[in-house]
Amino acid sequence: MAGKSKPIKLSQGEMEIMNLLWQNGPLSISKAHAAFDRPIGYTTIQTRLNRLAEKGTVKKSAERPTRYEAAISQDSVSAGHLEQLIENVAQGSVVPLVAQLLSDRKFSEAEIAELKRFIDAAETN
Amino acid sequence: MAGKSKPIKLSQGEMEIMNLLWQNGPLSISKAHAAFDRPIGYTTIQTRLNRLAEKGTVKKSAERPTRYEAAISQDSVSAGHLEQLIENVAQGSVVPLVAQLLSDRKFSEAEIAELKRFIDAAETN
DNA sequence: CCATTTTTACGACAAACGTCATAAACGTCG
DNA sequence: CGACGTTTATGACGTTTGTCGTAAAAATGG
Repeated sequence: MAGKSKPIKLSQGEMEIMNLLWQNGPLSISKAHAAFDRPIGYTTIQTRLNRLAEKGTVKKSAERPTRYEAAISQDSVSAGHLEQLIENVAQGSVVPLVAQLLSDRKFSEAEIAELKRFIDAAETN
Repeated sequence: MAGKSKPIKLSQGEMEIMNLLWQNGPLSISKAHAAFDRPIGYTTIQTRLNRLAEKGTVKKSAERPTRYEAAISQDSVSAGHLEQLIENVAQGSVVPLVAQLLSDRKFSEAEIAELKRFIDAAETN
């Protein structure tokens, strides 16, 4: 055991729902629906939530107004997507990826300092 | 002009093809097909290539054995995916994202040096 | 020019997603 | 209890993707 299981792959739309749950905790369909800015059908959210439940990424409570809760950690998904990205856009090397992230973006001094700390930490490895 | 148009969104399978083209330059279907390690139908590659052509991400040459060539830059796609990722998994902040990338990974001294250079460059912004 | 590859054009399928409509099942309140 | 609003269960439909099979068309080698 202790396997890493298969990398979880979620579409952008699915991420939209998962992010809602990660940020707000368990939600009923109506709450989740209300959280949307743009117009979108109530049953659309219902379907999305239920499909995610079938996939096992969200868990449905037994209570009456069913509460949908994220069943996987945001970190695990982030890691999977990151891996994907590294493979796809950086051919496996993270350095160019970091370069891209850092370029054309502004950072505060605090962030720069933080970034430097990360590198020092990586260096110690 | 000089607009950034809409963010290009490619699936993993599509990226597989695009990466081939970015790395090898224009390819005929057979060449592209031959580049695959795993078993996959010849016409599967044909279809994938043609669909990408319909989307405009690859361009078909007029010559006989048609040559398929990437019509969009790898950078533009990387940027789009990166943006997507930043939005989805990092809620907009790149610093934690970089942290994640740097953690649990080993780097050579050369890479560390490179990373530091990037930070210095970002600092100058 | 004909037989044998190669290349292409099409058309099919299934699974995954995103969207929603209907209508039945529940809950709540007066 | 009964009407009314909420929550669920189903079923549908269209698009995108991934995979191929067939067969026509074009290039090649005798």
